[in-house]
Amino acid sequence: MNDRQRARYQARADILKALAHPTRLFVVEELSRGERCVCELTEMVGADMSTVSKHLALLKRAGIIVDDKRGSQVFYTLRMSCVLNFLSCAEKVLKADARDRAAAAR
Amino acid sequence: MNDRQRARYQARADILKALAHPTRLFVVEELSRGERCVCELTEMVGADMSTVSKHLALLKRAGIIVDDKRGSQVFYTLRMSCVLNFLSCAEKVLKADARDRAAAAR
DNA sequence: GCCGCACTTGGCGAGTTGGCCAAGCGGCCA
DNA sequence: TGGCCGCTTGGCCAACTCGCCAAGTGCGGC
Repeated sequence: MNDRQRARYQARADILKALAHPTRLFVVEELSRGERCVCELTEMVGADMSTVSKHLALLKRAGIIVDDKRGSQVFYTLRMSCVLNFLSCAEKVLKADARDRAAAAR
Repeated sequence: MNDRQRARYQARADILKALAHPTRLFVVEELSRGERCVCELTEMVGADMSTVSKHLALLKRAGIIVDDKRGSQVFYTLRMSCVLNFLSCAEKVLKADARDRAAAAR
């Protein structure tokens, strides 16, 4: 694995890393239903607004969501909706594991 | 977000986290071409064998790959090949970013 | 049995992440 | 213009990650 290759994999890993957090997955799924302001997301997540804001900044830097300032509010929108496909695969992994554990227990 | 929901998102996040590392992405892609033993992967990655072994253990625990001990060697195989779809989406994100940056610079 | 090989595990240091608190910043209304 | 509101940023600490080294395990050949 040379430097060029490593950089390519690093770039992809950064995107996955941006999604690899329960709060951020929740936000992505919620944004898939339409735009939301920080205050709405904060309430849904149930954490400090500063914490949510940092998660949003991270997702934005990764290019997954975009922000739109309107007056004193900031609305976020999902930009790369294909990330939702990740979740269906993750679900498959979980289901396969559950099946295997059940089979092993039997 | 209640505890039950949080657990669901946590489980998904764990799978994404398992993939969110350049070395592990490389391994996954390599295994998509067929089974490989630890020594082969170690050489390709160019890191210590103990390091590679830990990455493999992590991917295995996440349910993404499976191992098959044969004599003194251990061969790993991709179990959830759908994770490859992740990469095509990651690529899309990167392309979109490159395009936007080019547009902004213009 | 014992050595060597392939691999895993434990441990350590350096760097990163995630949460809250507190402070800062910009828009809006009185 | 002063103060509130929505949001972001900086600081801090605890927890986690990643890499290497060293030690341990288990199979196979001599």
